[in-house]
Amino acid sequence: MKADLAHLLPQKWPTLEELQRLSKAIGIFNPLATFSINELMRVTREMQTHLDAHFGQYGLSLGRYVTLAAIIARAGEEVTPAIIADDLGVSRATMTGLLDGLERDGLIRRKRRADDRRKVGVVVTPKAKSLLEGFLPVHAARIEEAMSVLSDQEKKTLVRLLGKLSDGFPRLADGGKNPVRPRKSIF
Amino acid sequence: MKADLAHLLPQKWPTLEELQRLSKAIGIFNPLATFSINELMRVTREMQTHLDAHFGQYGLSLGRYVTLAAIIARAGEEVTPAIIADDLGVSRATMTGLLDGLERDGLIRRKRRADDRRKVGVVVTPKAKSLLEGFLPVHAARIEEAMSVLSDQEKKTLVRLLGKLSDGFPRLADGGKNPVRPRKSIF
DNA sequence: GCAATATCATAAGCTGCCTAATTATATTTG
DNA sequence: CAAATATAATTAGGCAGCTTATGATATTGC
Repeated sequence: MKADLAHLLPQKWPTLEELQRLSKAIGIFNPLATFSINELMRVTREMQTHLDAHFGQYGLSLGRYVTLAAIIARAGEEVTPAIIADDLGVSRATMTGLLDGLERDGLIRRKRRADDRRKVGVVVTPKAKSLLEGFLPVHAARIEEAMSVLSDQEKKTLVRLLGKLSDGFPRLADGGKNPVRPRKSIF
Repeated sequence: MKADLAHLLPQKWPTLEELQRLSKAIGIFNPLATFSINELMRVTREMQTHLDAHFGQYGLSLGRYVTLAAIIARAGEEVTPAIIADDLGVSRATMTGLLDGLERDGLIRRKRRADDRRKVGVVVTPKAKSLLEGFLPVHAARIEEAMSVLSDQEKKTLVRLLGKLSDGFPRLADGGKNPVRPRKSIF
């Protein structure tokens, strides 16, 4: 870690070969580990962008979609903002904001609950249901299409490697003290 | 796609088995494909959270860090906001905002350029350089540690599968017309 | 050589994420 | 029973991304 930052930091996404050259020259990082994380981030962002394109056509976003989905998934129960926030792994404040937008667009309704007046009941409107009925089949098809470049065997390998990675987090440097709350299912 | 949305949409992150049951019952989506994308998103978000914890200790974020890194990587050149934005794959407006914050914190300086008065030259301050010199070795170590649950062979497999996925995007439904611009290298 | 066009940076305003503080209501407990 | 504590939702304020619009400056083309 001398004054050589300029040579250390690659522009744009470096290739594995570039990282290997860099590492050989300076030797403070693991090129394959670094490249793997880069790729993980890069490809996931591509996937997000791909899914967002379709969400956008329905006035949705990943956050809005999973909010609606979480409410519907608990059909029959009394659903509150706190429950949805916990299902999705976002803060309650974030959920308030998402519900504000969905209510404005007529996709959900809120009603103070009589049994406990601190709570708010949240329900989806028929408008939201018909919106999702149009959206979902295409969403499912796009997911399948995007993953179709991998064989089922390859998909399983991917899932297994990601699972190992995930299992490793709790025993890392900070001992899993910082909250890792990633819970936004795409379906 | 009948009225069965409630049974279709799982709460929280479904397991592969739950998705398979769901799919068998309704049959509009591919459970393994769906689960793979879920895992990709979930684990990537965990990784982000893990890296953010360390960024935060230095008053950094992924965006701020890669902005500084991109400027330093072009040491000797005349760096403008537009160049950094393109290196990082973010909009120019976003870069203006990031530079505003970095300038406020004394990590960069901006100066209108004489040769083309539309352009602004951006340089990092000594303060930023010493900040990075403290940050980088630990950053590198954390990356290596987070990936150490996978063998080198497994890392290579992961990279290969992610690459296949990425290569598949251009030929998808929208023909790659929607801009996919994921370019935020962690190193 | 000047009018049209392009480029650069920024501003304005949206989303979705966060934490901390606030308000209202329930619950617990001395 | 009243006071302290806990819980639910929201507000306020910040960050980092986006798109669209604007103003200043360069470049191009007639």
